[in-house]
Parts: sequence; structure tokens; C-alpha cells
Amino acid sequence: MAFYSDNPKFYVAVDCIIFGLVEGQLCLLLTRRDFEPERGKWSVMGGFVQTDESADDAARRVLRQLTGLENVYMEQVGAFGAVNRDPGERVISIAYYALLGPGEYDPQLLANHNASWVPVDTLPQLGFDHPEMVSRTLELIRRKFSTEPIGFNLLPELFTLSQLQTLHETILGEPIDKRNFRKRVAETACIEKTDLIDKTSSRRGASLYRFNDSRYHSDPKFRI
Amino acid sequence: MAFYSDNPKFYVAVDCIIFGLVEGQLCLLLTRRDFEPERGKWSVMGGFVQTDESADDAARRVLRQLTGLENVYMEQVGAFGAVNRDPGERVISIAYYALLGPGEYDPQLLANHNASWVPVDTLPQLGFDHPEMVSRTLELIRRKFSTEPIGFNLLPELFTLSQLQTLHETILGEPIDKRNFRKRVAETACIEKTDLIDKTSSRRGASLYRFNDSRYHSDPKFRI
DNA sequence: ACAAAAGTGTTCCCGTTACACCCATGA
DNA sequence: TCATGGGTGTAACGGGAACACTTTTGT
Repeated sequence: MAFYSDNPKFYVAVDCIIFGLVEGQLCLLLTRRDFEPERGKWSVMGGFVQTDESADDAARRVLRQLTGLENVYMEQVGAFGAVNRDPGERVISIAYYALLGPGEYDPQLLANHNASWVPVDTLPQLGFDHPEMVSRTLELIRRKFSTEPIGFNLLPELFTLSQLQTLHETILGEPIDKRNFRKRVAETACIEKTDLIDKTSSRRGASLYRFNDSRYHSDPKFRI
Repeated sequence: MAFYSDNPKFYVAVDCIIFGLVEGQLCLLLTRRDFEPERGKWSVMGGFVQTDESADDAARRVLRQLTGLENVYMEQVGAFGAVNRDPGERVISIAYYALLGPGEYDPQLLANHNASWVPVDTLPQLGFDHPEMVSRTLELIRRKFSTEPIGFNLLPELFTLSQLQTLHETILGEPIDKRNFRKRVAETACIEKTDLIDKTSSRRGASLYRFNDSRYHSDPKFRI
């Protein structure tokens, strides 16, 4: 089988760009590296693909090891294959992004990995080619956000319209008119009002809403 | 450096999904495999990444070996990392798509590689996970086509508005009103009329247009 | 009483769509 | 002269943007 063995092999890594909302701000979960290479710099959480797992499996494993979570929304960003992207060895990396709901992670595990939440608009200096990975991912989710209902993965199951609007404003980076926003939500079948009231964030109380996945799949219109 | 060497290595391939227009139809350049694995099936053109080249370089090399062309529009689609996607060996593949202009290739090289142009709406059975690669790529270019001026890569440098409209109809899969289309073109700064006339496709003759890249970059509005 | 967030409709404008006929030319 | 593709304008419609005040309730 010379066809294969004439060719070189490579380490293949996955890098997980993990998003979450902390106090309404869009944040990334980053780790400060206390080992070489790039010791002292910040980086997104990564790991190597193993022989018995697909690249997608590896990304899910890395996420699970860091957060304790399964069944998180993840999607591939793309492969990064520059020759010298890792100063230690030739490594080809496949980047994924994940969207975590609030509080859906194990603080102890995060501490064990030197990981902390950093707002995307005040990122520290990142090692490797992670700056490019992150900027490409931000472009990707901003585009996707407007056309597909991925944002709900960042919110609790029940959320108020103010929370939803703030999320949109945060990710798209511009203010939205409240009445127009609520009008569009009302026309969006997959966002349904519950009869529950949230009293924690205002004196008056706000209705709680929920994303209805099966309604979305039966009539996948989404634009907000 | 146990950090790296504790981990397995993999063959890494690139697969090129090459688009071109043949007689106005959107086609893919496919090869009939006369070697294992998947002998006899059709596949997109691929190759292995080498130690001295990036993944992007490898994709460009594969394209050059097949077509003789440099400086072709190419973009990454993503990585495909399922464990058994290649029946012969574990291979992780990074897919790219390329857009070729008409006649911009060496017919002799194509023949040497058993390659031929196949319309995308009548594709033969493909090997490996190439069906998924192709369908993901088609989605990708259809989305991108409406928002960025990538379509001009499929046309000659000078083209008529009928050619441009037919291309849009072909890729988006629906007819477009001629007057509305021409109105939008007239409002699009990066598509400029030349004073040349094409007489080959009609008795009356049609004005030739050209995509002006620097105008696009100074005012990157594009929607057509 | 007041602070703080929730909730609610209408108007205007611009961009999108629908639509049908004349023009220039080579055969 | 006729067949073929090239070229042109207008009217109706609908979705998106702009805009300010009332409600509720805990302190």
C-alpha cells in the first residue's frame, strides 16, 4: 500500500473556541498556558485527535474535559494548516466553536485548567494562530446568528425579551429598537411566550419566553 | 517533548472541488479512479499534504497538477475527520473549492488524470465521503455567491450581461427578471461597462462588462 | 413619590417586484 | 423580412426603520 505510506503523517489537533455570556457580555473561555510551547500566553482550549475518534469527537471530548458538559452546541470553523503555526512541532489544527448556556459548567474544572472567561472585546494576547482562529470564528457566528437560531444556546431555557435583545445587541454590536425587535419576535413562530414571569431583574416582572425547536424545524423561518 | 509524541499522527489529505462552466452549465471536475481504494468510482481530485507545505499550498498544488493553473480562486470548505471515511487508512481530509474560468485548463492534463466535467445536477456516484463534501460546498457557494463577488471567477474577463444573468440563474436555481437584474447591475459600482461589443452570441451584439476589483475594494457593496 | 424595567402602534420611506415592448443585425 | 438575442421604464407593494409614552411594582 505504497499509495499511503509514501506520504508523511501529522499531529492533528482540535481547538475549541468556547463562547458564553457572563453578566450580559459575550465572553471566551481561555486558558493561561503554564507549559510549553507559548507558556505564559493565553490560548483557546485544545487537544490532539486520537486514533479511535473523529475530529468532531475529539472536539466534544476537549469540551467535556474542560466543562464537564455533553450535548453542547458545537460547529466546525475550519482547518488551520500553516507549516509553522505551532512552534514546537508541525500540527494541523481543526477549530470548533461552542456556545454554552449560563452557568452550564463546572467552576472547579475551569480552575483546574487555568481557564477563565474573558470578554471578546478585551481579549489578551493569544498564542499560536489563535488570534486568526478567533476572528474568523467571530465573523462566522455573527453571520450565522442572524439567519439561524443559534443564539438560544447562550441563554437559559427560559429568557426574557430584554435578555434576548441584549444578546442580539451584544453579538451584532449595534443597538436595536425595542418595539421593532418585539414585533419581529411576535412574528417568529419558534419563539413562544410562556405564562411564567421573571421577577428577578425588574420590579414589574417580565414574561419568560422559550425557543421551540420542533416549531422551528416544521417551519424554519428565522431572521430577527 | 512527550507532550507531542504521546499522540498519534495521521495522513492529511486535501480534496479539491473544482467548479467550472461548460456550455452555461455549472460543472464539477471529477476523476474516475483507476486505482484502489474506491477503484471505478468517481471522486474529486485529492492529494496528501507534504511536510514542507501548508494545507492551502497542498490544495493549490493538487489544482496545479490537474489543470496547469496558478492563481485560481480557492477557499477552504472545512475538515472531514470521520474515523472510517477512507476505507484504506485513517486519513483526515481538508476540502477546498476552486472556481475556474472558461477554458482555463489544459485538456491534455485532464485526460492524463481521467478527469472530466460533470454537471452538478447529474452527478455520478461518488466515493468516500465526497457526496457530503460536494453538498456542503454547494450550500457554501450558493450562500457566498449572493453576498460576495466570487461568480466572476467562473466567467471570462469580459462578459455580457446575459452571461452574468445566466450564471446567477444557474447557481441560485431560479429565473431572474431581466430588467430588474440589469437595474441592479447598473447600480453596482464594481461591474463596469466597456465599450467593446461581443458579436459571437447574437446578431445585434452585446456590450461587454468587466468586474473592477479595485472599485469593489474601495466600496465593497455587493448583493445582486 | 419615584426609580427602573416592561410593554405597546403607527407612519413613512425606500428597496423589491411585476410586467411588455422596441432595437439592431445577419441570414 | 424575419428570427434572435439585446436593451429599456414605471407603478404597486411590502418590509424595515423611526419614533414616545404608559404600566407595574418595590423601595
